[in-house]
Amino acid sequence: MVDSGRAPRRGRPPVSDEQRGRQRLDISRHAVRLFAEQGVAATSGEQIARAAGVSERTLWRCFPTKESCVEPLLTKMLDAFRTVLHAWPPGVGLIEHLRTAYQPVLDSSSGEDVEAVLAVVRMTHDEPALRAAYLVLRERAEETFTEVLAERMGMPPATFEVRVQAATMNAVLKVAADEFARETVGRGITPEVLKDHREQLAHALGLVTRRLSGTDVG
Amino acid sequence: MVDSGRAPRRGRPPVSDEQRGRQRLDISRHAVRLFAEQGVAATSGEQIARAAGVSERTLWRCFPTKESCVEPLLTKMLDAFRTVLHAWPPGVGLIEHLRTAYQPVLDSSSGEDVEAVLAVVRMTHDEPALRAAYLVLRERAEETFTEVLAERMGMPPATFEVRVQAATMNAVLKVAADEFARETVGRGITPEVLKDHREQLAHALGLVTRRLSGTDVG
DNA sequence: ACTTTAATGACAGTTACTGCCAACAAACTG
DNA sequence: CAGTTTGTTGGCAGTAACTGTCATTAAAGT
Repeated sequence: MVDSGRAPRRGRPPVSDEQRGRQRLDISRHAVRLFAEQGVAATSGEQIARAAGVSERTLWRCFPTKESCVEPLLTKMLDAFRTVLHAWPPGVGLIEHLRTAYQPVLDSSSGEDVEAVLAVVRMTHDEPALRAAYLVLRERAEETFTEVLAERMGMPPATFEVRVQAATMNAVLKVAADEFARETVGRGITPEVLKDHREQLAHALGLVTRRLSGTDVG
Repeated sequence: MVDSGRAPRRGRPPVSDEQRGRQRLDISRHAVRLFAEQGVAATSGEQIARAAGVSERTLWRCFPTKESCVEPLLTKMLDAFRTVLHAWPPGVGLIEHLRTAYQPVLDSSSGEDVEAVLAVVRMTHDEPALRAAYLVLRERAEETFTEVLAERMGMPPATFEVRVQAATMNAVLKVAADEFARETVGRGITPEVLKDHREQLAHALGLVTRRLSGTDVG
């Protein structure tokens, strides 16, 4: 309907979304490293910008607050779950699907990023500003859950029941992620704790989701 | 064990917690009013302090950020639920208890405060900083739920299952509060929407809490 | 009155961010 | 190639949210 692309495009084209994403992710990694090394409060925006090799001005153009610099990395982690959720085949229960398909570390990315993410999750318990950013982030991810669940339950996404299920799922994920971060603190990420994590998540979701088993949902 | 009160107390005594609370609540009311009138970004700390009749310095001593000024008011709302939860008698299911005992507006406080709280909840959808403060606040309230549920389920509060149930309950409460704020936007708080809210909350909690019915819990 | 302890207010200082504009980069046009 | 157009970046000044410090005042006891 709109005549998109019809205008013969003059001047420099805007950078692609992927490139933007890469830049943000790059900054995010440096920021998280600095946060972990010296604490959030002791890390200045100027420092982050220098480490990432950009000017402070562009840093603030990419992120509204310095705490939000953790977003791209954390989003990668949440994406692991989102992917699995999207791949949830009809007819099979959510819990059993998770048990077979959810491998949080492998899908998400390189091991270093995973460690960094876990470090952030641990930091959120002591740094209030970071906790706030973390919670906002998780809530944004809830939207995705809402969409998937809405389709699953055959209701519009804005439905109260759908939102309740999505919020519930999100809450369970948060506690499970927290527990996972706690248990991997000393040792690295062994296949054991990974399995425990998946099992714990599946178990917990089984506790609170009645209507999402395979038999209930058309 | 400690020789508390043994030292014959010299000098001016520190102000009581109630008085502190009153001061914070007073500031909170002014802050919320200003936020609602002109938006969060357009309201400065100096303005809040002037409206509340204190110096800016003491404002920052009471609240770490200007968004956190909404805390005392919002906490009052959450307290309404906490009270009901604490009054939850053994042997009776949580849902039926809520259906009979939960009257969010009446317990909490004066009608003006309730309207202010709802205004804040609505504002959180457009003001990111406010949303962050709101989410942090709600998560702090989760601790209380954890304690009550832990006692109920006969487990230590740090247990994974207890935390899952508490987080779930918290998530449901959030969605319900959100819906309540949305439905009361034009009209005031009629007994009708109030009843709908209670019913909706009870229904939603029934959906996601299996183990908290009267028969399941000893 | 004098001491002691706690709260407040005033003021300077830091820093997270914002607006603004000049400089530069990447496309197309002649 | 220069010239134009459009988008991105960087520098610099400014604002406002806080923080540290200290003098002043308030509320108690002796």
